[in-house]
Amino acid sequence: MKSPGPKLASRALITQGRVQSRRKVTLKDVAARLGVSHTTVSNAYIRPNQLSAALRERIFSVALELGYTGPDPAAKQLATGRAGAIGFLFSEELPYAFTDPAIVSVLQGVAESCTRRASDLALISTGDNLRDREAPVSLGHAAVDGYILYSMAPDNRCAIMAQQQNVPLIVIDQPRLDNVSFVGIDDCAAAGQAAQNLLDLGHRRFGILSLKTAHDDYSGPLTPQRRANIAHSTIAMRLEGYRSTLQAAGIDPDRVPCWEISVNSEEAGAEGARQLLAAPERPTAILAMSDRVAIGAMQAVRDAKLRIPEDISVFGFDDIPAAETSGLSTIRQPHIQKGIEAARLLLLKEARQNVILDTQVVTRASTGPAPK
Amino acid sequence: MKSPGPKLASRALITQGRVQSRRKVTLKDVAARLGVSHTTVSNAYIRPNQLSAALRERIFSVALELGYTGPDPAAKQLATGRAGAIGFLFSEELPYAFTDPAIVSVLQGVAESCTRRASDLALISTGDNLRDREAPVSLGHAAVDGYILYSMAPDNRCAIMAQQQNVPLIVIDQPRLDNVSFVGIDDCAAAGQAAQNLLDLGHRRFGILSLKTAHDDYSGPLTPQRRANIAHSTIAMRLEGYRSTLQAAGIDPDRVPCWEISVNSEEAGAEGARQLLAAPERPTAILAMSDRVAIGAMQAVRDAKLRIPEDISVFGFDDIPAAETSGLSTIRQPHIQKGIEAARLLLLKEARQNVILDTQVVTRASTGPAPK
DNA sequence: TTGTACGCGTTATCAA
DNA sequence: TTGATAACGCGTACAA
Repeated sequence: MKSPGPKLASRALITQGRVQSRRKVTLKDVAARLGVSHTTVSNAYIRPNQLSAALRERIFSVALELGYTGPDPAAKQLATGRAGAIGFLFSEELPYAFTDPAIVSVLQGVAESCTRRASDLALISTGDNLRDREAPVSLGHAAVDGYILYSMAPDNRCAIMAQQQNVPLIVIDQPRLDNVSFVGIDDCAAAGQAAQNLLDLGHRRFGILSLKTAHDDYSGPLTPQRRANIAHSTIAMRLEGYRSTLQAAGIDPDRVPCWEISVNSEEAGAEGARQLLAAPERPTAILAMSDRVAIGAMQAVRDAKLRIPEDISVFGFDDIPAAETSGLSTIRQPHIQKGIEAARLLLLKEARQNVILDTQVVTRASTGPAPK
Repeated sequence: MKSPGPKLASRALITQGRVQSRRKVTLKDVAARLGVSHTTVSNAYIRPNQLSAALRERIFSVALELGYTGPDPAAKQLATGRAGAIGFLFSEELPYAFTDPAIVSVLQGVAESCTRRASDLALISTGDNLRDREAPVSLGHAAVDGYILYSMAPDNRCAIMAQQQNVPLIVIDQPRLDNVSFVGIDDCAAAGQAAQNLLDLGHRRFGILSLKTAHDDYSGPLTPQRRANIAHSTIAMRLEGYRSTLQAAGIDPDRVPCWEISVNSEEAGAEGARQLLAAPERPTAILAMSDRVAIGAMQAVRDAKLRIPEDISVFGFDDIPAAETSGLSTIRQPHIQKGIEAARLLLLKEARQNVILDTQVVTRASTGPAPK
């Protein structure tokens, strides 16, 4: 590299017997080629009015010729402190974000706000990270200006670390944090409406399908002990909504069978429903904490040669797109809006605030009057 | 900052009359606090066996106390040249990635490979970027180790720039690039199978619903001129597959009505179907280039009081989840596998290769014997 | 096992 | 309008 001279960018250097990919083209190369300082080249990209239009043109044309594709993002970020991207943090495995219709909708909303604000979006999976206590947790490798924490357990170490770090934070659904903006719904009231809707239809024998309450992979009856130690507040709130509403109607919630499933999927919902149906006093109404679980439950009910809603009513939670095609009665929550609001709050650096969005009861063919 | 001394991380500095958010905690702060060099702290994170376990423990505990959350990603990347993330580049608006079931599935596959290789995933929308020719295009702000180009037009400036840059690249679907690995399907053969399937059912009068062929927002009959200048090779291939198969069966493809729609959506598919149905010789079979379009078309057919498949057969392309619930016959392509393969090739830095995945004809209730 | 010195590519400050 | 110089935070030979 002693005499650079005119050099085409598409060349690879052969050095010391092995092919070495060419050195990255930098600001400096462009500057050297033109005989100007590298500051001037930088200005050409960032402050167009700090130099003559003619020079700017020449700079861009040389850049093109040399294969310079603009300031290196990492270097730029190191110098400015800004990343131009936000991180979406969640505790499931990465692919899950594209499997669960509810998250996909939230992400759609986040993406809308990102587009409007010219920000990129990085998806970061943290995992449960409760084991490996010794390994220092990192918030992914991603360089971002702030994080959206999506429905994470309060004891998730990444969530804790995110708070320690001095970056902007927004929480969706959970956990509730001091000094951190929150976007969510009133889970307790919404679940209560679901239960009330079935009560109004005359149902008295209920079964509940709960989502996971702890970090184990437990699947089985929700014991009182487990109920007292629910890690996710949304789950706790929904359960509380179901129970208090039933109790107000004179039903002892402790005698309502409740099956906890370890993963939010149709299969798990079907399994849970089979368990509830096998109870001595078969329920006439099933309250499920998610639509996916509810849809699985519907399938299990039909497989058991029972009719919906004549024999059994099923009520979901979420109103994902599949709920409509399945004819599932459910609680609609504004997933997209959640994402829009969260990203907006984050990107606009709004002051701390709680945004509680409205939910809505949606009745379809999966619920009907209690039998007999 | 003359005498740092013991300083709590949760303090904010008040300087020159205004609140200034505290300086970021760095490796150096942790090192200074312990009286060791910053290299040692760095080693604690990167090379655990380069220092005593006891010291490592002390370092982590001081880090926790000071609120140090690990090496700054930007600085780390600048120093190592690695980002720990890959970029997924596509030309629609960012939210579209969560709207289109096909992309969502591809992303699920990408995410699976990312998880396995401990890489993050950044979504980057480039837009059509054909206007604004003067503004220097950038590949988003994201700092990534490589890009997956998803179904982009060959003349997309970001795609061109990505090639100039010296970063690893993988293309899904299009464009075919020299020296760049490719993951996709045989669109021509697959489309041909769709057409053949309908021919075998006795159909002779066809209508085609084409996806957009150019960068305008044109919606209308696909003129011969437009057909000769299709920007997206997948579209061109599918059309060629339809046409050549029909021609081989003695049908003049130039006389087969073909309606081009500008956006891949159910609504646009419905509108296109209405146009085809209004033709003097109403088709008995509609070939749609995507399931979303096909599902919209099915709705339009039913709205026109025509029966599926007795009066009209509809054949889709993609086999998205909704195709099954809609009973749509279609071409199944392995979306998830596409993503898995592309990310795997990228992360493993495999040598250039073409991966052509298998497709499959899936017949459901939307197709049947030709009427009469 | 620990520390010194330098480089990574850019932006920002300030003087020319 | 342009250019020299100093950060930005970290990784890593190399030396101690």
